[in-house]
Amino acid sequence: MARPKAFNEEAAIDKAVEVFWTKGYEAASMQDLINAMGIQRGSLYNAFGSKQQLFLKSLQRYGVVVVNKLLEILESKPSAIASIELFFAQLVEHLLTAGELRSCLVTNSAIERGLRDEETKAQVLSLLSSLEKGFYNTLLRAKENGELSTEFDLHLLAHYLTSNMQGLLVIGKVNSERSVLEGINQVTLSILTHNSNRGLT
Amino acid sequence: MARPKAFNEEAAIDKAVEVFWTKGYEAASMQDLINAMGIQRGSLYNAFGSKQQLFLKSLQRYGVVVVNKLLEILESKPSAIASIELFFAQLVEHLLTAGELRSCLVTNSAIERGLRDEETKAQVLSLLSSLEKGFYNTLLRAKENGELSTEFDLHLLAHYLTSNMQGLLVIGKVNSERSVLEGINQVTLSILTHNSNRGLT
DNA sequence: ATTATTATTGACCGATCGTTCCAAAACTTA
DNA sequence: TAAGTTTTGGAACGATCGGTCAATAATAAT
Repeated sequence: MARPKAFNEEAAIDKAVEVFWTKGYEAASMQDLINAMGIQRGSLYNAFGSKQQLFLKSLQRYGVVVVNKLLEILESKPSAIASIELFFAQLVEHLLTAGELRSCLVTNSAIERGLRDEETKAQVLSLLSSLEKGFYNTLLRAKENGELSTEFDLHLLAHYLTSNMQGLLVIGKVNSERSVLEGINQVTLSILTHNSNRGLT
Repeated sequence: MARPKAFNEEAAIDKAVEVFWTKGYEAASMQDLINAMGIQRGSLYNAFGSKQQLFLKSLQRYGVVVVNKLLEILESKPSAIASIELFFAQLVEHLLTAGELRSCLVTNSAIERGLRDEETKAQVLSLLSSLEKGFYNTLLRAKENGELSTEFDLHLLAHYLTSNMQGLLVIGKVNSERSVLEGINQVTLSILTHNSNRGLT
């Protein structure tokens, strides 16, 4: 009953995600987005309303694509602990190879928009919560597998892992030394295995 | 031999720090800075050159004032471990009470400017390094005091604490639940005391 | 074929961006 | 007091910002 869209909305959002991911919210101009998404100004506003709304959609899409892919890692191995170790190892690989996509849109959004926009803050909290739930479920699996001491407060540990993940992403934004990033992970995760090589030598 | 400056340069920079700290680099306009610093456009450019240079000076000043004050906490108590615990407790207090100054200019700069400006990146690395050195010295003191097992790699632990600090600051930007932030610290620091209440119950 | 509805296009909007410039003002030295 | 030097104030710059709009195009339903 009307003219159909000439562009794939999801593909366009994926391009917007890349722009916000690399430039951040403020530094990404509508012109940048128009160029990357390959649609015209009017179409963009017609489809998405405003920069702010496009950003929220991009953040949501980032959650569906990137965060969910990360969460899959936590279920990728029979050993729950090994899955968590792989998760953090993959973060390091990302930081060392992703170029200008280094770091994480969730982290960036928390820092740049967390205090300025309630909707963004809510979405960031939701994404952090899904990460924390992923950790929690994996820790539960570890406990059931007998890989983890029964005395841990798993919710606390899950928050701890989520926070550590964010810290690693901040450090990795300016420090590209593999040994440093892997060293941090080593200490972080030593708490799970609590053999005496925490902090190592 | 010439007209003297009508404003205190250091006081003006302190105001600029507040603006960048609150708004970030991109969202802080020169007009914002002019208003906050209480000087005119021409004077600002005459004294500081450009937004970028003013930002770098602000970041440096932040290091001198805020980061150094943080580092002092690490030497505030006879017990090195207690000093580190106080350090992280103070971070939580800051996050819960600082309002729009919540979070940390170092974190913000790493995220927003780390990939886009080499000078900022270098300054961030330098500030992170001074934090890490502070942790290292305190851990060394702990070891000498007999508060810490001798088997730890202190450099690794110092990097770990620096990363954890950054993670906490990211989480604290969107999550204001004291129990969550304190819980993260509890797990983070349990590694130092390595009694069995890591992760607690 | 006509009508209704929506998408596209690109010119255009006022506001604001960071920056420049210069006359006027204020001070020191001679 | 005159000369020399730097700061100040604020008008002005071109560029870009996010956003709007009306004409046009494309489709589906009648």
